[in-house]
Amino acid sequence: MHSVLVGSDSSGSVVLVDLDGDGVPGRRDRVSTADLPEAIAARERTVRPRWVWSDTSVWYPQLLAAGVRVDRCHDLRLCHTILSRTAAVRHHAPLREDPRWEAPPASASAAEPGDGEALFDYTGPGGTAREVPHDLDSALAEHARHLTALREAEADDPARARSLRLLLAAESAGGLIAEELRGAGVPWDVDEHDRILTEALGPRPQFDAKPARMQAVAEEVLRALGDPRAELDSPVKLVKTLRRAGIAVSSTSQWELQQHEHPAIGPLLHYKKLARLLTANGWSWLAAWVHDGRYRPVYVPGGAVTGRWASTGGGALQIPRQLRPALRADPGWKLVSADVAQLEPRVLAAMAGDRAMAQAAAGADLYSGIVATGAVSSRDEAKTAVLGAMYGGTTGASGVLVPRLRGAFPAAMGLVDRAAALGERGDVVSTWLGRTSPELPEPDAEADPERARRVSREHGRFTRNFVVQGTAAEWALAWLAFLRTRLAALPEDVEAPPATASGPVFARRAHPVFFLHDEVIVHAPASQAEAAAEAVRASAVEAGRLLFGNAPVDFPLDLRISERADKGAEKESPREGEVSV
DNA sequence: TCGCATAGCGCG
DNA sequence: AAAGCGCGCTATGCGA
Repeated sequence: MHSVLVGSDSSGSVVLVDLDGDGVPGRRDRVSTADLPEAIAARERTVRPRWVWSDTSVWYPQLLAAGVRVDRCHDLRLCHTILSRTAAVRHHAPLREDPRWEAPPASASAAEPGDGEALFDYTGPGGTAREVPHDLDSALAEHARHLTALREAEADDPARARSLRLLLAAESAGGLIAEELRGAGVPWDVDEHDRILTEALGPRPQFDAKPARMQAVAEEVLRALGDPRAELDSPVKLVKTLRRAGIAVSSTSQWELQQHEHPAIGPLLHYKKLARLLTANGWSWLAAWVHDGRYRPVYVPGGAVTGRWASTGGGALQIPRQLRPALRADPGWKLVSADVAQLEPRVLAAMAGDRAMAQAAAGADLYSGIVATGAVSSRDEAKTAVLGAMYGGTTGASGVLVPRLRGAFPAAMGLVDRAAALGERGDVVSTWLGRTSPELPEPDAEADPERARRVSREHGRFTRNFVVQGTAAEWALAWLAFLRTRLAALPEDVEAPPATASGPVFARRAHPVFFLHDEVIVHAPASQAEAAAEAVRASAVEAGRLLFGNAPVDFPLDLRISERADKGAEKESPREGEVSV
């Protein structure tokens, strides 16, 4: 595998270094920053190397803006995070010798005010690294450490090392995809968003006034409480107000409010919904995050310890279903939306090689399949039981239902129970491909045995979930990486009106625009929507094979091609307190 | 006036 | 006031 390492030099130029199969540096090419995109494009057209660089979120945006897509990379920052913790590597000390590689992604700090303009300035005030180093020598040294770690893993356990390499490749692909998603942006219909807001809240008010309809609901609450001065926006004051009105609450959460019968409760819950919509995704959100018809959140690949992505700025992980209709394809384009049905329990069945659970997962709905085994008597029970199994539920309905799952699916339950037991006694656990959980901070002295027990149980629930959530994240990453490759292989559409707002790389071709744990949305020229949908399906199959070989577990998709991604409309609304997986 | 913790709720 | 995991964001309240 041919690699080319990219790093800056002291004069502000960029150096490309060819690396041979063993990572030994060879020919060097020095180019100016301005010439970098063409230098990379040239090699991308010929040898298609794996690009080794400090941080994809620093190097890739300028390439995308110049119309250059790269096929693959090794992101030193992302891979460092994995390697410096994975149990597949015995000696972590060398990887920790340069602490600058522990710095957060540049894109995350760039979202903060007062950031430096200099592309390669990685030292913040006080000398603390706020970005990983981007210079050639640091990158060469770090890459050498990665190769050493991988060779060690290889010597210890070749199969495990192979998984680890897959993980590093997938994680790095995630880095590329995150920037591509940001570069293309989610096609966003501002007028539709405004319609939704206006219908719910009333017309956009001048200045900071409360929207009219929201104001009307607020007044309804005040009347029902018989308290014209009640403050609805402060939980602390609201609790006191409610108590004065004879509603005995200790918080203002929806869950607790719903337990009470009072004419103010209905309008108050309504008010809280409206207030949430206004503050989280109202007109100011629109002004801040949607420009030129594109919503561009900042994704943080590997931002959660489990390997799931996080986001910073823009709230990509929490776009309310209510606003999904605002997600709309450009004219002449379509959206291909797909999500995996019950990804996590399917992943668990595959990891554990649990034949009975795989059998239950054979249909489109795993929960119905579990009912069919006779372990539980309804789909709701199946869901509660499965969630309890993966999250560590011990009380209430889970407390009754989870043990029944233990009888029906001993292998799957054994896997999560073992993960929990390891976590409780302070050991680390690893995902299928080798991402390893962080150490338990400190098992506490005898100072507070009560607290020590609680902390260790909490950690057990965390590690129980870590192996499943983390492996599901790996599946999703593989899905996305295959999809990215398949879409790039589709011919450009020269007939459809170009999606110029998506940038030069994607204006004429299908590209992913949204990713959320187990869900992906592709923006495709109408003529290629079917081909894109097929790519989404095929990639899911490929991801399953890559991780689990021929394990008899499939990953069925809910997929649709449309102009608007308003799938929330036809799905049943989730029940209270329910988490769908 | 600022930074930080908390409450609450959106998403999976 | 969720039970039972993982996130981000806003407004509020409090202390410095």
